[in-house]
Amino acid sequence: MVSGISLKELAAELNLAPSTVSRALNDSYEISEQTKKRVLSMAEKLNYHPNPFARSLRENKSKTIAVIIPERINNFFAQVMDGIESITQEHGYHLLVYSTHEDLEKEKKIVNLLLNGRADAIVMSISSQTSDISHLKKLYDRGLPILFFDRICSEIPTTKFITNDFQSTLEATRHLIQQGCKRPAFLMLSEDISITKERHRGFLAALKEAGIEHNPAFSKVCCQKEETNIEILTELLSRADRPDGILASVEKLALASYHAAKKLKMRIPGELKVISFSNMGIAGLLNPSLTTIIQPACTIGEECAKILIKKLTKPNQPDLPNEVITIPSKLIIRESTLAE
Amino acid sequence: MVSGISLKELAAELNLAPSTVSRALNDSYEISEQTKKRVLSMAEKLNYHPNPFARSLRENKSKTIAVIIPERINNFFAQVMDGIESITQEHGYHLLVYSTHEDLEKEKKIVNLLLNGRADAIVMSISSQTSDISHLKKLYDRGLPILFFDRICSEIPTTKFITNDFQSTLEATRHLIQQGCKRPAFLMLSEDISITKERHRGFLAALKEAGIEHNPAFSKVCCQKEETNIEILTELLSRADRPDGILASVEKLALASYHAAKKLKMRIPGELKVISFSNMGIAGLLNPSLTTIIQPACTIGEECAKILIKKLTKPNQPDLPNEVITIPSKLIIRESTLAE
DNA sequence: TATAATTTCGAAAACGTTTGCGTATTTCTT
DNA sequence: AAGAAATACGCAAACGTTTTCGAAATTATA
Repeated sequence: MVSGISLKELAAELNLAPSTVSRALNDSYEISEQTKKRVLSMAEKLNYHPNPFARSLRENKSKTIAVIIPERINNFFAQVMDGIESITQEHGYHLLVYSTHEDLEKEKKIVNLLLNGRADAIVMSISSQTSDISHLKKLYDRGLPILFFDRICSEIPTTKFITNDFQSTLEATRHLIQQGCKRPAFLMLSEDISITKERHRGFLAALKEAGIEHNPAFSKVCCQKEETNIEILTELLSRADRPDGILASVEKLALASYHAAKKLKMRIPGELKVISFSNMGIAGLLNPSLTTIIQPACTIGEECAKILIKKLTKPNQPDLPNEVITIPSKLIIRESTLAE
Repeated sequence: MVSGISLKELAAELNLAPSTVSRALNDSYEISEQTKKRVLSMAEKLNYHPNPFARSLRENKSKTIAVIIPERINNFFAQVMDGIESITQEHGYHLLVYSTHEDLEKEKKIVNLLLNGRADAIVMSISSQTSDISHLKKLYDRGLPILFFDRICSEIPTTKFITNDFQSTLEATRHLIQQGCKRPAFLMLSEDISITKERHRGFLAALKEAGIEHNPAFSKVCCQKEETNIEILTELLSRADRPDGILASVEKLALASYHAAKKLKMRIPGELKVISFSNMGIAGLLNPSLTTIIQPACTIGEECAKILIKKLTKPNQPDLPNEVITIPSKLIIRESTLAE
């Protein structure tokens, strides 16, 4: 009922063998043009649609790619998804999408779900809580092509896409200092993941370069809960020696900073300058407009998909090379970092 | 290689028949506790994972639900997705996600892709360009459970989730008028789709109620391109008898209004009041903060998923009833509609 | 014209599950 | 103790494809 007519039934209708019909539908050279026409038109007439599971079972591939992201309500990841889909859709691939909500346990469950071959490949960005990577190792050992982006897992030897985190944070921090910041703070979701480390490194390098001694308490690890983050930041900004600038390594932390500043009636950029990694389209409409480091999200998605499609569709492709591909971010200066 | 050991091989390893192993793994009453243990532990040891396609083929169901949305970079749809996933994941269902990018042709292609049973059910919000619905009819006729939310398709007799669009728009428009608006405008993406009609109806009702004569030119159909929308709005706001209030039926149109106002150096809310349907978390941080009608996105997603799961997992379930379920939106008043 | 080559198609196995049915062994009746 | 019932498992078919191999029928070759 739900599943329509089968190839076998279609063949019976045509007085042909299933094998012949299959070949005709797949445009095999072994079938005469005449019967091809006949088969095609009958298939059309009877509304035949090949069963994807029978095909997957036989071919041992699913024409499906799984994408695992830490959260959906985030412009960066949404844009990456769009980029991936734009390429995969052209090649008839389907997208299985999972969100970990930055939760390691959820990530493990999802990854285990993919151990059975449901997807031909995986592209993912690990959660900020992912320190143990045994589940990813298991996936890799199974031979499934994995591709990481942004939040990459260095221990797995495969292709990874990132932006120039060190360099862009370096420049962003330089910009803060140039605009008059003496005591910038760095906000992150976790100390463990790769990009945070890189960004932090870039931040510290800029401070050192400028001869600013860094207060370790100004490298702040935040969490998922917005309210908690606002509390953390309110406290940080209430100190006597409070920071006068903030570099948020994640969009949501910039917003928490705005909220905290609002709560404390602290003027941005007058008393506090803020800059953030973010792909928000409306950064320019915030009060004040937010200086951002924009990541080439769509391009990252497209490039991931291209590599995967190549690997999956061309025969005898080698494993994904163990390399890190860097695509530069862009600093967009707006009001939140203006010198007075 | 990629796909691990099969049930048959597992059975051989245990000196049991495949049928016995299958039953043991599925905890059948026909199998002794002792052999169950034996099978389970061996399955664990050999890292056995059942092939989902073989199972789908045999059972004629895929444990997969397809979700079709008009765009990803939209907080409402992202939240709905999260709501859906939170329920389906518990029941072992996978999510196939597609974005139409508000494009009817793309929507048709995607829908046709789902005609073959790849998904057990579909939950979707149609594109703003969807006037012809033959593709949806085809899907429905195939017997596939479909569920619509927000952008619903009235012609298909199935369950639909919406918010109280008429009522909330009525109240929002009343609010605009109360705050002093004499000539409010209504912005939409399309005249064709259901919710736009409802919202427009609510808008007009409030005007009538207040004895305001409506200028048809103030019911403006916009498009997908942000730049074009800004131009349209700039033009609208430059008229001698320009609107003094805007009700945007879609988030992106509110932002375009902000941009246009900025361009014209028009003060919000002083010279122009703005209110919008939107689930942006940061509406409160805009300049000025944006009065919004928040839709219960997460709840909508959860309810959709619950109904679907019930239909798919319980035996002998009736077809999804042809009814429209309404979940109320909430008006959050912020600065953008403050009277002077 | 006889043979080889080509074209066109069919039979059957295989992918990895689940399940109806049959059967051997054990346990329960009286 | 002999038959009935319950327990525990195996055989084989089925789901809908694709593909290997083989075999007709047609055409080209010598």
